[in-house]
Amino acid sequence: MIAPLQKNLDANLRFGFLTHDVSRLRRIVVDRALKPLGITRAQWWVLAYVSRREGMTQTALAAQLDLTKVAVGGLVDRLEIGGFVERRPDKRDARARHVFLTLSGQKLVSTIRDNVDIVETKILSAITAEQLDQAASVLLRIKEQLIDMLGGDADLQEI
Amino acid sequence: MIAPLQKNLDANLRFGFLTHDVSRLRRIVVDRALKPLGITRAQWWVLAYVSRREGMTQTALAAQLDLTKVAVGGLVDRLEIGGFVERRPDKRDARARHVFLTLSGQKLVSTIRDNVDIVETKILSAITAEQLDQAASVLLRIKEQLIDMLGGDADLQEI
DNA sequence: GGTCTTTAGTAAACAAGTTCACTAATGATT
DNA sequence: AATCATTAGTGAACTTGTTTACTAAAGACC
Repeated sequence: MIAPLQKNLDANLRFGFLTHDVSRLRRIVVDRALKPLGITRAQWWVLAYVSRREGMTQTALAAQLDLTKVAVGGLVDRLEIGGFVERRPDKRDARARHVFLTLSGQKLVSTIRDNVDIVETKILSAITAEQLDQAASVLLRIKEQLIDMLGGDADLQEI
Repeated sequence: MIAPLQKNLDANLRFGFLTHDVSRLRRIVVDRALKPLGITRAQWWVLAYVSRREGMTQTALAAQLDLTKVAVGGLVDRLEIGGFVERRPDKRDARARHVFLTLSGQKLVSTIRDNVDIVETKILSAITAEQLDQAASVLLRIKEQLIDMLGGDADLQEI
């Protein structure tokens, strides 16, 4: 009888779909909240990190955001064109460029932050704190397992 | 004192990050398992659905995969170039085109399926069935809440 | 039969990400 | 000081996704 094993595999797959769905739907909901504010989620993510610590280099930003330098370069390009962010050269290292918010960037960040907080809270409104904690601990264990599975390769050990 | 409220918001945000991280890491792990097989995750997703029910139109595929017709068109283009899939015209409806696996596509699907199953199972190996069930039920409730939040707009009610 | 709307698919332009290859500046090492 | 490796950032080419606009076939309705 292979029934129990099969059932297990199904449960595993269903769980995979579920995390995928939740992540995807969260993305859609946040996107929708962001759209009227004239910014994309990826750009918002950059703004949020820059506002948390201004003057980071693009490489530092890439490490924080877990993106490649190239991707960050493009995002900062678009944010600079939009006037939300400004690149300033490093005085000691001619290669590096530090990213700062402009005034309009600062304003945008605070209005967006409020909206996003409201959405995040609403998403989890049907869940109690204990349930959240339990689910979080399971997800954390899965995350650790995933990191473990990636750990064999040198590049990704810092995730 | 705003401490408890603040704490709650933090937990919410942390949970958001966690689901995002797990989903992202799963993606990376699956990508890595797929890479040596010469196919991308998006293309694999299409193949999996086609193999489950051959002969779907691109529009039907788009609905199943929750993508736009345009995105599916591009994916099928590349899969067709790769020789894994084949478009056949509908005899009664000159607009529609049905998607079938080629022989090499069928072979690819079964070898990939084995690999992916192994990876999925390994990802959840550190979790007991009960823990998985509990976490799944929480995620499901979050998913329903998200669908609810999207439900206001007609287009997305079928998610 | 002749409009009128819907539907299937594609095209073009964009955002976001990747990898690979490059420039140019820095830093280390002899 | 000269070389050599590393680091910061960009450029080009690609995949994947979006939206908007289009073609052309089907279907509905008078």
